[in-house]
Amino acid sequence: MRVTIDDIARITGYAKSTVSASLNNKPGVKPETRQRILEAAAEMNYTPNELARSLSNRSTRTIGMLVRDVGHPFFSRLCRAVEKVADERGYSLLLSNSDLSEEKMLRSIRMMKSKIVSGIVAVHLEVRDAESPILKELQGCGIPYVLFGDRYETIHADCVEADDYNGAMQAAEYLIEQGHTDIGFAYAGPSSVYGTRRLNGVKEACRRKGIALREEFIFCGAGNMAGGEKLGMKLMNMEHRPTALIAFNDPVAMGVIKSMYAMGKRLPEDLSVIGFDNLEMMPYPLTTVDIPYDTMGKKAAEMLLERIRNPDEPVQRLFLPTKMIIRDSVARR
Amino acid sequence: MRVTIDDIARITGYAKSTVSASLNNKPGVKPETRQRILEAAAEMNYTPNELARSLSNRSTRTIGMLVRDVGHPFFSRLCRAVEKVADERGYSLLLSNSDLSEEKMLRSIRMMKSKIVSGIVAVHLEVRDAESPILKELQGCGIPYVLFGDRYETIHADCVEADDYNGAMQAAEYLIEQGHTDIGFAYAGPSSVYGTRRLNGVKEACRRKGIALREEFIFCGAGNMAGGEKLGMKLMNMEHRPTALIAFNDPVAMGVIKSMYAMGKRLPEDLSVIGFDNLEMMPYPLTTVDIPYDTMGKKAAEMLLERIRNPDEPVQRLFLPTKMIIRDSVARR
DNA sequence: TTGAAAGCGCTAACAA
DNA sequence: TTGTTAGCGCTTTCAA
Repeated sequence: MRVTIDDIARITGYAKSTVSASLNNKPGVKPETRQRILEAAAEMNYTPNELARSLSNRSTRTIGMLVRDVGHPFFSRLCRAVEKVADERGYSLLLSNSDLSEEKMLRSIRMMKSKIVSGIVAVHLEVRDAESPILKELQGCGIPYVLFGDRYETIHADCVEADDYNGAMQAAEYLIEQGHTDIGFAYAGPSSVYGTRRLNGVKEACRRKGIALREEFIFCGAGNMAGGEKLGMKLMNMEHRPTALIAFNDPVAMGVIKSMYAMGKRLPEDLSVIGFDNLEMMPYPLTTVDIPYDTMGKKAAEMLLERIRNPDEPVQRLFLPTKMIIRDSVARR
Repeated sequence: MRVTIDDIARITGYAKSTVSASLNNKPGVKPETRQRILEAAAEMNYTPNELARSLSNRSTRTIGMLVRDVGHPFFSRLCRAVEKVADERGYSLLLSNSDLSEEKMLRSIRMMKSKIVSGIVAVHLEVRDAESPILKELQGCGIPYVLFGDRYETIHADCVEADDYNGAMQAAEYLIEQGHTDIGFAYAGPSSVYGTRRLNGVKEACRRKGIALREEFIFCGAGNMAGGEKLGMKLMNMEHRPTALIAFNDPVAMGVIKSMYAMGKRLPEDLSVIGFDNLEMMPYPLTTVDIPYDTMGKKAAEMLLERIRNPDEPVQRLFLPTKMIIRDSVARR
């Protein structure tokens, strides 16, 4: 059986409230008493039962994190960032993977509610409006939460997001400045919220610069590296292909480039490529749009802890700028 | 205020023990009663307080996972695998990042003990013997645990591990079969437990095949991609360099290859490279030693749940074989 | 089949 | 400064 404060009370002869007060460094305990109690606790190798504490305190100091796939580099980076802040502030992290399943997300939210997490960071829910059942569930919990990457005017909630739209616009502008006029864009398809946003940025840049973005240069089906690989092969075999491609993200870019190398083509001579993310583990000098994931994760966690501390503060929306990282995957024409 | 079973009891007129029994599908409740109670619960949007349940049941159905860096692809893959099994069995995952800090690890273990996790998966503790303070702490908790990747004869504990030694041996043998006699090995250095094990495998293969593994071809300081990049530059500038390199892991291989490409060299003509891991997101057709992380994570989780269910079973040690994945990064000589 | 009451380990209000 | 007592929300005897 574990040691409890009752045991300590019994051994030292004090009341358990006194033991509790001593252990928690509350004022109003005679120093010697505290001293004696602390010693006894240490000697008995006492570890507080946080379950009991939490039940009484109505706070678990645990934050829940809802993620689509920890296996992906951006999500895992995010986890790391959130865990770090949480740990520094005495919170721990309950992690749940949704695997893109709506059912699992709902289940996770209920689980977190049951486990009385102090707050939830929900990453890339990709909800489209305030009517989403997932969002409803989240809001119905009465638990503070922060949305990561789901900023919609119709949703009144704390959130942190990157400025995908402008990031994509800058990428396209950069390409145009480098002399490209046949620009392509690769993404999963119209169902991808972020992909669509980035595509719109590219379109806007073309519009402003008076360049046509050809329909047939907008490629669907490329949301990850495998998709990028397929696209790369297709591109290399096209008779008229764009001179530059903006990939939805770095893995897509990586896939495209992998195929290029496999087919004996050269980057950027045969095709200029721009990515999105700025992943650490990138084997080519890829020009890319940096999404400040680490900062975003940190901010999201801080925002959540702030919200937990003060539920009545006005809603905060953090909109972080992206940054063009120019390396060597774009040719000048 | 949240609704509790007391509320349901009050509303329906039953005793709270009856409500509890109904909610938990325990026998001995009249079907109609249960029906009525369940309806009331649903109507009132009741969510059980797992904290209270856990306190009473002495089980949180939460498993703690101790990891060095979720940001790294292998660890995040592991997390995903463990979370999946946990979720399927009704457990949730409490994740902690050690950042290689011993102090943080100790703190995390205590936190997990405090939060009464049902079990712990400890990944790559890299403890060297049974005297490690971290291991002591872990064992002192009285919480079931499984070590991931820390199999030592002196440590009597459940563990799952990959056969690094034989994996490395096979890699080296393959190289030798392909006609290579000047083989190099790159790792972080003697302080790396896994690196040392792999190096030993390479040495053994050379011994068996009667080939000399030259001291100056054993490269230290390469434990990640950045290290690999530096090494790649160094290698390309060496007058006499090995014809093939076994990298500690895929990121190191990736770094080496990145430098090769950057310097206009070709893979595998200028240097054959073998990695370790078989990462999904690999931009070259890298010949590598597959470490079955997904399976290992799954097995570790299952083993832990088994241990939780039955604490008195004999200790289990799972030793999973690696597998050579032959692609195109090794030249025939 | 249902209800009353004790207990899980802790905190906190109040009394002494 | 310390002790008593009543919760926190649930499960689990045991009695009715």
